[in-house]
Amino acid sequence: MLRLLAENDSFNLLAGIMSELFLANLEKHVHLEEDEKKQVLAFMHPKRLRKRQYFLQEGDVSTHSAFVLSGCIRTYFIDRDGFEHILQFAIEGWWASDLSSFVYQQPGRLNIDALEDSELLTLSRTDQLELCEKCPKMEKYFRILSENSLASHQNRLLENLSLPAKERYINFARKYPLFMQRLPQNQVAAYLGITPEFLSKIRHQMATESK
Amino acid sequence: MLRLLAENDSFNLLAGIMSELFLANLEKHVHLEEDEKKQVLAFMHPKRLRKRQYFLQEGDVSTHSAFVLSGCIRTYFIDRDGFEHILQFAIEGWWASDLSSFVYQQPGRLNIDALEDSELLTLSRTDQLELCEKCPKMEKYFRILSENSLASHQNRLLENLSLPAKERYINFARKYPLFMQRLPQNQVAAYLGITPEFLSKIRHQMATESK
DNA sequence: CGTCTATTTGAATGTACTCAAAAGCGGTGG
DNA sequence: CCACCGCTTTTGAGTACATTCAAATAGACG
Repeated sequence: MLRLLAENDSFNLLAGIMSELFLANLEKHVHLEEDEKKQVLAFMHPKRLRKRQYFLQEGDVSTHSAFVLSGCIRTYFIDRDGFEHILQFAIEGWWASDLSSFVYQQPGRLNIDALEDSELLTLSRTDQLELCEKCPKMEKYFRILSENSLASHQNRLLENLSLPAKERYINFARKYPLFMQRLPQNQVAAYLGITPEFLSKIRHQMATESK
Repeated sequence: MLRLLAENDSFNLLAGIMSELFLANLEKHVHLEEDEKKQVLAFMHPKRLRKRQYFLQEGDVSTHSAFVLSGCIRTYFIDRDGFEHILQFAIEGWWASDLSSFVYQQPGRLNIDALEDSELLTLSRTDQLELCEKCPKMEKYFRILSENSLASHQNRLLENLSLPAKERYINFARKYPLFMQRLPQNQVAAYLGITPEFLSKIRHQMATESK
């Protein structure tokens, strides 16, 4: 019990420090006054996930979005044959949610869970909207986030439509070297839209032909 | 010359009437006062496209977004083998742009052209941002647009990752019956990410097995 | 009507998947 | 510290979904 409290304390302390990361992310897009920062932070709730722990499960309403302070989480979809398809990985500095469930506040089809022990700052949809009403800069911030996310989704869709698996893999490795370092290969395969077996063969092929 | 003027006049008149469609779209998401509506409309520029005419070409900076009043336009990408991949169709009531080029104001890889004679209302990025500054409701409107668009892109990505071509076709037909009616089959194929030949075979198969 | 483009059809091919089994690797408990 | 268990990765043979290429047919438009 004592240990548990100590853990929580240190986490709250940590969250305080780490929320610098969140504020830095905000400031990349909008300039906030000190009191505005405090106001925004007041809406953010720290949350901890252990590896393999769900943040959101299929069928749930995505009440909260998550900003990752540390660790790594993934947003994915399970098709009717039981295969996982990963929409997004999120490490330090990334947001994650089941966007359509979050926006429309209806049960969604996506799962979000932790690939590593992770620390999050979460924000509920109602708080987000309130924040947007109160503070136009935050409306702007979320508009920019959506725009950026949309641009990268478009790009990914184009790659999926126009490139074979091998080149999608090469692009992924080049674009997200940090992800490559810490993700197991089968997770990368689930992101690229191929089987782990096939990714293994692609890598084998690349290794042999580069000799 | 007289005819040309007459045509332009009638278009301006038409644009005046048709912009009702645009205002209705705005009001679906935010509530505007009369003077705000006028202010917004002042930023929108009518533009006409003939069938096959470009609105945007690969390599250009997407200075303007387009809201479609009538007709049909498509946003697409040409891969290095010369194949077209369609990101989005836009008919009456839809927006279209090369979003990443528009947002970052850098040369883009997408083309936009008209599949039918079309009437548009266009909005420049600078005007959009000015509008957002002046009028928080418009910031909200564009945030909502981005959110919606993002949600549907996510959905499409999931379908592409998890479903075979036949089912993607069935879903498309169910989701966008209006598009099915007016689009040539090869355009639908370019949207679904398959060859026109294969789409033809899918349709043949569906026709024979439903007997 | 003739031309140009879109659609259909068929045979051969290729990319990626399935299934099965082996090898590698990491964590956990004895 | 080593042995074992579960999970990830590799490897191989057979298969399936989708493409390529070619040619015939159908439709649209001037």
